[in-house]
Amino acid sequence: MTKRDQSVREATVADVARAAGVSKAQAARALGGYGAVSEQVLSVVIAAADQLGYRPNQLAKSMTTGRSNSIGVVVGDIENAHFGLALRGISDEVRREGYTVVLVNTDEDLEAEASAVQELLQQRVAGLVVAPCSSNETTHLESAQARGHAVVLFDRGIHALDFDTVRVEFADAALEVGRVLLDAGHRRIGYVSSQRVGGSYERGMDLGLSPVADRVAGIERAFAEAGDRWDPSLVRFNAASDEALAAACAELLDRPEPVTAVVCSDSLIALGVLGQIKRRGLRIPEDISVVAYDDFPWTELVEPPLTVVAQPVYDMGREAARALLRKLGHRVPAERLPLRAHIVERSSVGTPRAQPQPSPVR
Amino acid sequence: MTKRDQSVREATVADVARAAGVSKAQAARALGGYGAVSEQVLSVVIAAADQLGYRPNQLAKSMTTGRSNSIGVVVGDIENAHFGLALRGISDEVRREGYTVVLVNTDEDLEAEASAVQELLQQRVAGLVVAPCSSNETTHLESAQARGHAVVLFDRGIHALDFDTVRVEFADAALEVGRVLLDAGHRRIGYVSSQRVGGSYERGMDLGLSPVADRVAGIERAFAEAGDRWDPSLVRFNAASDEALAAACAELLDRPEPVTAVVCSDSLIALGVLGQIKRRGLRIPEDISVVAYDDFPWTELVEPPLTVVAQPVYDMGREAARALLRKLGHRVPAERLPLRAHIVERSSVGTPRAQPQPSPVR
DNA sequence: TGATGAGGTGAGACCGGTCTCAATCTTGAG
DNA sequence: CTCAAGATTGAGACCGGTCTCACCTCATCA
Repeated sequence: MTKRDQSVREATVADVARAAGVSKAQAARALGGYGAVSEQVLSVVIAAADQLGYRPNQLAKSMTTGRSNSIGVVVGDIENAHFGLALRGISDEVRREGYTVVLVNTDEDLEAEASAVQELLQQRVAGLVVAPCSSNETTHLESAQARGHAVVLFDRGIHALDFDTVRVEFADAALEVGRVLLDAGHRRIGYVSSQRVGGSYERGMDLGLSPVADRVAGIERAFAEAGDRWDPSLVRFNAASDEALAAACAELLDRPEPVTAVVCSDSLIALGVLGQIKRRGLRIPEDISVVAYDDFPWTELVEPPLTVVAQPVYDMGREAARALLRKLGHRVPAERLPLRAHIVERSSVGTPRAQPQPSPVR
Repeated sequence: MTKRDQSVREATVADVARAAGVSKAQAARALGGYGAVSEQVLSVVIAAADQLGYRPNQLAKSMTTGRSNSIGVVVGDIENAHFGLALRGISDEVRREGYTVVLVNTDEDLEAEASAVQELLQQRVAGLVVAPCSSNETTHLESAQARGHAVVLFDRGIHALDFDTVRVEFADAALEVGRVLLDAGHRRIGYVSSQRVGGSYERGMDLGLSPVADRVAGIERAFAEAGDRWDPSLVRFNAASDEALAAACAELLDRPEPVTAVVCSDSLIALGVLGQIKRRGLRIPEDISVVAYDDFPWTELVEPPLTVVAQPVYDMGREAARALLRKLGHRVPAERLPLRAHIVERSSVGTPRAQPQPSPVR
């Protein structure tokens, strides 16, 4: 109905040229600001253009030049503030060079991701920024890159070689999390993540190039430093839904020897875990200690304020965008933003309440 | 550098046609699934196509048909979970009809909004979903619509006539907020919003067609019901930055007769106000009551759990998308999602501490 | 048996830009 | 004053699809 059809047809270069009494080529040059154009022609064309309300057709432009002015961004969950913030970083950076962002949400679903990539390439975006949902099944990304498309990964890496990947450095912070907890006297430390993993966690298991892998490894390292080992059965994955998360919490909190501390892999998990803890009437940090990844404002406002690992999410987005722009041949400031996570100690970690100590440490 | 150029040129219909030994027109028909094509030709073309790894060029398609498969979404702040959620709703709904989303963030800046609209139209998006940042300065939107483009507004309305607008119904909930507070005995009620308004608030001031207007009106109505009037100096706008928000809180909390309750216009404001309250060592609800708009998970986890106004943000997004799809001539389920806000009473509203009551009520 | 029409096909115009190429027009140097 | 370099210009091809139109082949019907 509300189709413009012929009715309100947009003015084209040809229209402008006709109105200005010059050739299409000259009008295009004047409008596009390329080639040689006399003052004369320039002014008369400009006049005709805004007389007709001419707006360049970006589609046509992209088609002829082969250069597109949009980039594709693929994330698992925009609703998650983590990605919201990263997206903001990407968008801000990329706009500066005149690109717009085509966004696709995949619900962390591999197939959706693959078809998103496909779709974006069909739209001939200039490049792709992707937070891959799997480290292993990545043929869609590899083939995209193989076909010569500019691809940058962020937040998570994949095993395939040769991918530009922008990630936050978690090794130090994760080790620190382990140390803080261990120093406070915790030994039964739970870890909850929404990452999809087949089967249950085992030491040395391949978790892909995800931040989760680094975070788990950090705690394991802290245990090793302390001459101890972390019970792998306390690492719970696949807590993507409310039910799964509740189940994971149940397994950690309702066992004969419940965990004395929980590390939450992201803010969504933290929200869920906090809810579960509250439901059980447990107090933080007297009954249970909590550490969460991602330092969003609300983490400071809960009672008690949460000890968290802050990460430069916005900067990660910007840096990913810059990496893509570089691939696209743009001159982008060389200095890279440092992407290091750091722990922010607040009040959600305490000493575990005295309880029949299990085996370790004498 | 990583330019595909000629090197890995994408296969085109012409290439496929050549490989299949048929005319370009036939190949196009087979590939595009239109017109009459024999089984014979169909199979040989399909074979040639995936032999060559043919991917249709969406750009070219859009150009020739004049139909685009992307829609533009313009919001003030993606980082804000409110818009993140709405965007999710829009995206989910629109995908179903095969559209992708081109997102532009405006930082609630009018000029940015205008140029975003411009840019998106140049990209020839099929339609626009916009959360306008001003109710008055809307020539960019009006002219877009006048030129025959499909435009749907959401979250906020504008004064210009004839715009499809999808908004949550706040009248009842806002009145209820006023009543709850008034019933609890509050008279000095502060309201904090990030909305940009010139000058300070006065009764009957035009706040545009924003949800904020409804929310303020609701409280005013509750006051009227109680035979009282709301002191307009307690309504603070323009709290967009941390500093501005701090200043607004200072004006409300540090006056001789500080407010006994604060209504926060959105979750970002709530975060800030809670921080300010905490900084002053005030207790909720003993020293001050708080009501916040937007029921995000964290509002239930702070101490005490916040009384909030829940609103169907995701559904609002979906409904906005549907409205646009309808304009675009798609058949979309007729039943509209109900978009009504409702109050969720938790524990952040209490009776104001006894203090020299001001003038009202006996 | 010839007219009718549906199904299948290819040639080529078209969408709205960019860009190459050759023609024309200015210059300034010699 | 002559000539070549450089500026300005227009014609038309091109990008990769869609779509119209004319034409061809059969099967069907009278």
